[in-house]
Amino acid sequence: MWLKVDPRLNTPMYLQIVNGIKEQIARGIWQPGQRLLTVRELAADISVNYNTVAKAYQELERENVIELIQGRGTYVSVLTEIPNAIVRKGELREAIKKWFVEAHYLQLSKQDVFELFNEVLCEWCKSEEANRNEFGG
Amino acid sequence: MWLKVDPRLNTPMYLQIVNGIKEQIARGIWQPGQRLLTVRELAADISVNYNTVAKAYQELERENVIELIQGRGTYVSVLTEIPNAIVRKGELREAIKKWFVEAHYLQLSKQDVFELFNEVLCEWCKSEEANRNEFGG
Amino acid sequence: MWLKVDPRLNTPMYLQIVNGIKEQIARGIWQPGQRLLTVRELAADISVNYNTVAKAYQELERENVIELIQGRGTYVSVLTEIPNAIVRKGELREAIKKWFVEAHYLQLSKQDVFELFNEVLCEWCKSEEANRNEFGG
Amino acid sequence: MWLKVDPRLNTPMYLQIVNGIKEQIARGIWQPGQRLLTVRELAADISVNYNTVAKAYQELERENVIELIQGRGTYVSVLTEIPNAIVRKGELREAIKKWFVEAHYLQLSKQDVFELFNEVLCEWCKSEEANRNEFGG
DNA sequence: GTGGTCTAGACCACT
DNA sequence: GTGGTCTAGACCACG
Repeated sequence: MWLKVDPRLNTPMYLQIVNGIKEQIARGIWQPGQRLLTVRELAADISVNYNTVAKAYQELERENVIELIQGRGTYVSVLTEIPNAIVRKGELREAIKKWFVEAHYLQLSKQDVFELFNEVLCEWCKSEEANRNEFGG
Repeated sequence: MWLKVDPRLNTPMYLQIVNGIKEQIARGIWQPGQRLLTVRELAADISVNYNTVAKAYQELERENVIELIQGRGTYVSVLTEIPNAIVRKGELREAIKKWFVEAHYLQLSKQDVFELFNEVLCEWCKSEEANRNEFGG
Repeated sequence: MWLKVDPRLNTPMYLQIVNGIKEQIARGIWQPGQRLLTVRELAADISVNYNTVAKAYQELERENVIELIQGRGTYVSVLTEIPNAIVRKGELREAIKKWFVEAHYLQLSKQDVFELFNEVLCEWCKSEEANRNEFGG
Repeated sequence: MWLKVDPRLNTPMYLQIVNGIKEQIARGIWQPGQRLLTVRELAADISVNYNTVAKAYQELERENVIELIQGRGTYVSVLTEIPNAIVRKGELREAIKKWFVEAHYLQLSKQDVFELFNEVLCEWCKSEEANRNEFGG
């Protein structure tokens, strides 16, 4: 499982793991129902303390991203209901606003902003495509 | 000075102040060279300790957003050079990727994200316009 | 950890700590990657408040001299890139000019300044050597 | 009187004036016994408050650099005795040591350090020469 | 037990 | 009255 974590970053390691796994699932690298690495395996894989990975998995379960089943393992959830959808959409909005503030201080024009957005969008779509072909084909 | 800070949020209060002021300046509510509230005034205004505001102002100075002058007050900087431009542009890219991850869990399509992006962009442009008319007209 | 701070000096204590640690690292007393004293330990050691040391450490992190890691401790950075190299080299020049001014008022000749410079340089090289032998041998 | 002061710098304005005048005298731009600008003149010249210049002149008098004579004006002192010579020589030494620390973080070699020193030395000697010819010839 | 934040209140240097 | 520093002590999040 490819996943990079850096203890020196400001974001705590357990959140780096959370974000990393969420991103991989969102990209389609892990399909709903599929079995993930065990806590111990992942901990060994990325050279991180067992407790840190355990905390990350608990957080992922709290967000309904994965399901921890005693004695069986960890599985990617099947998306059904979306908890706190309105709150979270508001946060997304805030994040975008904050992003514009940063862009302003980098003296990016509206044009630049648009291009950056499109670039990342394209890159994302391609990786989704790739994973669809690999798993779904 | 309108500025809301919430001690219950995860982001520390001094950073909320930093972000709030950066946003106001980016929107043109405060013009370069203009004098901001004093540390004590702002602290009283938003019911926060003097030191917390001082820390926020020092962080803003570090980012070249404002200038703290002993015995005189605090002034909005004139934007000139942009330190760490490359690093920070990379962070902007990362931020966009995170939106897509979040959007996936909100079952928003790429289209939805794009519309949200445009919405915030429009709202931003309007507020910029408004401030330009007020100060520059 | 030998480090003297004097509250009576004009330079604030947190900066005395910053300078002291920078000097020790520059001399090779602390090697890259090595763990420093914790904030609380150093504070107790030099009889200074926790917050003062914390401020010093944060300033050192800002200058890429050390790395603060949540819940783990503080580590000496591995030197890589040098931010603001041009600006800071200019400051070095300014500093030398100030020596000559001061020397003039101490009625020291250019020759005297040069000798003083050499003296300090030699002393510096010796201490570097000593630390290299101790750690690298 | 050419003298640049910047309120945004960390060094207080009155000290910038002090240092500037000391440098000019050390370079020989002002000769011992010569009459300096009045406080009011200098204040007007460099667009600074009267009190700030007054404070600078008082500091200069305290250091025996100039002499304020009631109703007559301000004159460059004739260097005679050197107060605190030992202490100040120690401070100069400290300054040089601190300078090496900075140079280390800029990854300057001993060679670089030497060249920088020589460069500034040459530039200084030339300017001294120039002033000697102008005033002393 | 690590660093990070916040408060309350004091004192200092600068303009 | 401006910003800057320092203390003492508390609480939190992280590993």
